[in-house]
Amino acid sequence: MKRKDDRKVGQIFQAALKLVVSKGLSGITMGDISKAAGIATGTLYVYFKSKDELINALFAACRENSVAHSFKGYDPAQPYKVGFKHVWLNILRYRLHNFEEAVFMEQCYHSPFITPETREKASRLAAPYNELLERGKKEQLLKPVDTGLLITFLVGSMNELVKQTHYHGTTLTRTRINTTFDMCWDALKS
Amino acid sequence: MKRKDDRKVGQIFQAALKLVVSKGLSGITMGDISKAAGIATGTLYVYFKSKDELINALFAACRENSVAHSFKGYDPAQPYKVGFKHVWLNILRYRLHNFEEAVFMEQCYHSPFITPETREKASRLAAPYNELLERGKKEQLLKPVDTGLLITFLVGSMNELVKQTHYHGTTLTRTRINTTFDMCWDALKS
Amino acid sequence: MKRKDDRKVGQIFQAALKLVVSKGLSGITMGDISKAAGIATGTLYVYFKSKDELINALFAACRENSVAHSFKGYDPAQPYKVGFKHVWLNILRYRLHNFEEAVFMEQCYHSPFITPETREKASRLAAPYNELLERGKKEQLLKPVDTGLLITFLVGSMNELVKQTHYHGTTLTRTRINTTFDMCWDALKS
Amino acid sequence: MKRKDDRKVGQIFQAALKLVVSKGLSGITMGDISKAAGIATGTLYVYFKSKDELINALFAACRENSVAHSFKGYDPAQPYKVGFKHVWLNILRYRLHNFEEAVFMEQCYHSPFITPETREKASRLAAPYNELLERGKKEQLLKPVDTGLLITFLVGSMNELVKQTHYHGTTLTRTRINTTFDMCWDALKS
DNA sequence: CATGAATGAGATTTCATTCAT
DNA sequence: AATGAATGAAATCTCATTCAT
Repeated sequence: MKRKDDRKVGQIFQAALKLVVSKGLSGITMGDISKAAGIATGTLYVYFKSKDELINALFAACRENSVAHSFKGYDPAQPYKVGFKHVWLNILRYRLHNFEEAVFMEQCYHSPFITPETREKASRLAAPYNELLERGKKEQLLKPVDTGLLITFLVGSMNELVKQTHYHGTTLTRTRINTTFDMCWDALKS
Repeated sequence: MKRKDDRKVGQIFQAALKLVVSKGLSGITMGDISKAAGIATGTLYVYFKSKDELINALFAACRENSVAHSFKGYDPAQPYKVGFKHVWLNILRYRLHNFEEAVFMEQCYHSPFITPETREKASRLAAPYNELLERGKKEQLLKPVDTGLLITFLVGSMNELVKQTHYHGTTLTRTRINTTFDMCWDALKS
Repeated sequence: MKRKDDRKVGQIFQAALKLVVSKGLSGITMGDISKAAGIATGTLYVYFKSKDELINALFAACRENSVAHSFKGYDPAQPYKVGFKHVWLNILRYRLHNFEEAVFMEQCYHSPFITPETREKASRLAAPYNELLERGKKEQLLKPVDTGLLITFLVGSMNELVKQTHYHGTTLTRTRINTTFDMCWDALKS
Repeated sequence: MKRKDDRKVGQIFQAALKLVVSKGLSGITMGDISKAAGIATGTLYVYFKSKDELINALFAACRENSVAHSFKGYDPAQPYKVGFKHVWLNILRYRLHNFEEAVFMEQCYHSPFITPETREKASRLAAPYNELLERGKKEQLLKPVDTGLLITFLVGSMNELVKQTHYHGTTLTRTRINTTFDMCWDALKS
């Protein structure tokens, strides 16, 4: 992706995300995206040389954004559970406020659009999460099981919670958030 | 005359599911499906009057299948946790053995294919799960929180576990299964 | 066309005619025809070996019917104008009561369905009309112009009259009929 | 950017008309039209969003053209019969030179293509003809009968004449034209 | 004979991409 | 760089015809 006008790339990404939520990854066309972004179809090709590249770039951008936000304000000096909850809340908030990204990522998971390279690049970004959970196990606060399994639980429950919240219009009160966190913690704690 | 062959619908469904896993929902065409099902493209239209209808029918069938399997062998007379684990294992096994269906369902969720009617029909099938969790709350074995939240944990963690297992080729040993069940139970138990 | 069941051929013809009026010659399919005739699609091919043959057979049948009715009750011994009006009325009545046939014939005129053979067979049936007009010229009652031109006038005005009557729901009173006949006669009379 | 070329619509219309004459309305395909117009099939959809819309637009255009030509050079100040013959000749000439349009219109009449809106729009354009005949009745030159009936004769005889001329290769000599006009006038005059 | 499911060629339509302006 | 008309390959869908029952 070239660097002609970064605002335009943002418009394109926003347009694509909105469309994926409403029409699904399989339903969006370059025409739709350009229209929603307020530019001409041909202009898309100034920024991305194909639909594939556009989707991959968006996937990578979402992933980076998401990880970056997760650890904002995380202070390793704090007690483990405090830091863990901080990250957990970061993730929750990020996904709720950027629901479109979450949907897009899920749709991408089984699509032929995402290349192995992009996929691998994404999984490399998971390192900080691994470290966080390893630390918990080292401090004997988390169950001494495979880290992958712990992440699975963390991610899976979070994903579903965000979807539920979004679709059923449940407002996430402080109490509900705490309840949910407690459930997650109960699952992971040793 | 040639009689409409009921097995043919099954072949079509199998073909479509296989293709969604390998090429994504956006990648499958009626031509691909018919070829994979070993019939002529036109024949698809004998059974479904459009691609839309085919996808909706498959979606509904998957959902029904899945629910039906979940409660196979479930005996309400047994102690709660025993029955709960039985259902949990049913779901896990079903999803692992029918991974294609899970992928398909996920891809469908945000697609323009699934009509509101299909969606509603699907959600009506969730009733048995609700009842199972309500019973747990009544027996004071599960946390006295919103049933939706309990299901969220159940489903979310399971989904992610299945995906992980499938993609990372982890073999689900008896131990690993029990560990995972314990995490789930810990999250839900009061 | 074979002779399996003449009533069935009639049903097929009726169905085809009805459909041509409502959907046009270009809009009818063998499926439509069979459904409207209350038989299976395959059965059509017992009676006609192709769609082309069906259309041609129907065309020929309509044409024969129409000519046969035109001269019913015509008595050459009567004075010319009386006989002429008799035929004119026959044609008018026939077309009004068999409007579907008229529409079908018109649609066929410029269609590639009708083969040259069918077309020629049809024009051979025009002989009686020619004779009728020749006689009028011989008796010096009609204008001494090309017979084709006279027929053109006769047919053209009749066609349009029938369409008008049918579509605008005008009821053809005896007076209106007489007025119309007079106009036609005025055009042709010497 | 490439500018939409207004002549392209004309090319498309010409191509469609030519094809309807040679293959009938049921025989033309979007592929044929585009090929005959010298453009890619997809380009047709830049100008018309479906085959239906193309046919309707062509129908409307033909109708407008035809009416516009009919009154070219008509001067209400001239004696009635002179003006009437002028219009009559205009129509005749137009139909002979634009035979394809006439065929197309006829085929369209009973086709599922033409929408009620298009049909109504077309009939509204008949007003000038009505006025012309009303004037003739007011001047007591035409029979005091329903205007619709007068138009019926005018149009019906003309249509058939044009068809005859076209198909039987009769050359329309000045004499033949005058003869025909006289027949028409005799039919209508009081 | 009658049936209607099955076929596949061909029709309509879509859409990623290119290109002239 | 930006535009959107033009393209044509590929997708969806239709339908005359065949064929197994």
